[in-house]
Order: sequence, then C-alpha cells, then structure tokens
Amino acid sequence: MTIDELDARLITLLTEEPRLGMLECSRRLGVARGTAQARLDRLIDRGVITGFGPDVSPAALGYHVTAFVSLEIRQVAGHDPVADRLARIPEVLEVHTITGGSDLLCRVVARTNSDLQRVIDVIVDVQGVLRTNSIIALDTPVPYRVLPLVADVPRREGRRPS
Amino acid sequence: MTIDELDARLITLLTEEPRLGMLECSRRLGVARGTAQARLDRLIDRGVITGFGPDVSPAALGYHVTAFVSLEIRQVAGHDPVADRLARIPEVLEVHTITGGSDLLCRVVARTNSDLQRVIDVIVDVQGVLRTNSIIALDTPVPYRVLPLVADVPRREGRRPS
DNA sequence: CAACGAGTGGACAATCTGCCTAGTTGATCG
DNA sequence: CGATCAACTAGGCAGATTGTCCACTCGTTG
Repeated sequence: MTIDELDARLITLLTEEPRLGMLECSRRLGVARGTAQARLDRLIDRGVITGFGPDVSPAALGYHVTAFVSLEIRQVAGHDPVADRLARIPEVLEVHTITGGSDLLCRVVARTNSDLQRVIDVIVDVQGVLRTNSIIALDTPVPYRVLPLVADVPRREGRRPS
Repeated sequence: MTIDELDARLITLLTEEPRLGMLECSRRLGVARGTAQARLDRLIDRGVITGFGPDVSPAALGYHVTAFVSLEIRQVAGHDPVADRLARIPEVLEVHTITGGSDLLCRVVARTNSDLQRVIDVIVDVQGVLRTNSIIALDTPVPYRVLPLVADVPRREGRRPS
C-alpha cells in the first residue's frame, strides 16, 4: 500500500510531537478533525502504523554496549527452536535469519564489555548454537529512523492515495 | 540510572496500550494519578523514554526487503562525512560504526531484491565508500523489543529506586 | 525533632474525545 | 448527462481527561 502527502505529514507531526491530541493535529495540518482522525485510523488498520510504544533507551538503563552477534546453528527442519530460546534472553533485542555465512543475526545489549562476555556466554549456551561472532557497535551516527522513508513515499508515488 | 518495579509496569502498560491516558494508567497501576504522572515525567526527562513516536512498518509501505550492509570506507580523521551522506539516503534506516573487518554497518530497506541493488548502488556511489558487503534478512523471528530488558532491570537492581 | 521527598485523594476550569448530522466536492460509471 | 459514492468540511453535544492546584500522611535522614 502507499500513502499520500497528508498521511506523511501526519506521521511526521506525530513523530515530532507524539503527545498531541487529534484536535491539535488537525489544526496543524489544516484539515478537519474528522479527516485527521480518519487518516490515522486508516494508517493503523492498514498496518502502516503498528503502535505508539514509548521508545526506551537501553543506554539510559545502563546498557551502554550494543553488539551484533551472528550465529551459526545446527540446522533443523521447520520452525526454529533456537530463535525461541534466544527470545528468552532479555539482552537479545532483535533476531533475524540471514543469508551468507551465518544463520542468525542478533542485536544484543550489555552493561559493559565484560557484561557482554556474560551475555555471549548465555547465547553460546543455547541449545543448537554452534558458533558466534560478535561485532561491537562503537557509535551510532544514524539512529533508527523511518521518517525520510515516509516522506519519500508520496513523492515517489506521485501523491496518488490508495 | 535505574528504574523500579512501578516504572517498569508503567512502561509495559504504555507499550501494550499506548493510547491510554494517564488517568487510565493510574487506575490500572493502582496508584494516584499524580504518581503515575510524576513517574512518566521522570522517565522522560531522565532519558529512559525518548519519545512516543508512531511505529511505522516499512514493509507496509512496500519496503519488503531488509538488509544489513557493511561498508569499508576511506578513513578520515575526526567527524565522519560518510555517515552524513548515508543519512541522506531514505532507505538507510540506521548506521553504526563497528569493530571488526568493516567500518560501518547499515540497516537498509528496499522494495524488492532488485530495488535493493539500486539502493546498494546509491550507497557505493557515496564518496569515501570503498567496498560493501550485503546480508539479506530473510525473516525476523524476534522483532525489536525492549520490554524484557525493562522488566529485568528492577529484578536485577533489587527494586531500589534511584 | 524538623525537614524533605514521595505518595494520596480530592477539586477546579479548560480542553479534548467519541459520536452524530448536514452539506460540499470530485471522480467514476451506466 | 445525471446518479452515486467516497472523502472532506463544519459544527454541536455529553462525557471523560488534562493541567494545576491544595492539604494531608508516611518513611527517611541529618
């Protein structure tokens, strides 16, 4: 699906000032309240907006180290039990199955470098994990963001809604 | 800094039902409105909660392909101009500087595999980029999440606030 | 003991929400 | 061409929520 320019502006607005009510949104967008309302509802039930979770900073909680750990695992048919076990480790924030030499890529956080060692040990202990390879993220010059993409879609689509 | 169990419950609650008002939150948490209010404010200005952005799904916008691209770059002293240029590419969602054989790791999205080729071409064109290596994320058994971490902190800290 | 931070419970006006109605407008289609 | 339909505007209304006060209670600490 695609979004039009008004949708993009709405998403941008809500990203920048998330606690705004719909009335204020409609005022800023220069449309009627019902319209803003309807647009937001549409974005939500089309799955473009999946939630409004509070964004929590692991660093602020003391988890200052971020690493990407790639795993080689013992291959099994069907649904992957390794991912399930990884999901039980709080420090594992994200798991992807990937192409290339490894099978899984995890984003993990830890309090310190030596705490990272502990977390990796926990991962290695997971049944089915054969080998791991860790890469530490030293800095994050571009933190996760989607806004440029959102702003780009209406342009690319020639501002036809649908 | 650390958070106590009430903070964790508040974050969990807001993650699960993000559009709740503070009054409803306080009811569900079993505390006075002012308390819930104060806790949230505190979490925000201590930087634990960085925002309430609407979570946008790139897939729902037609970007069905996610890849991790690692870059080798021409090293320059001081502030990195490559990252700045990468930040101008909408499909680049995230950039980290990393340890190991490569210098930067980017998360990128594209509409299709051949669109990914286009995006990679754009990245290779960036001044200072010497080589790239792409890994496609086939599936994401554990999507990004922080809740387990949040729930873990008060346990680990022995529920002392601060 | 006094001071202090954190929580409770309640009150107030101002505002916003959910819901509804009625009237435009622009595009599509028989 | 005229009918229909979806999307938008503009407004009204009751009920809920917000921001901001206040007075009071605890538990901790110097």
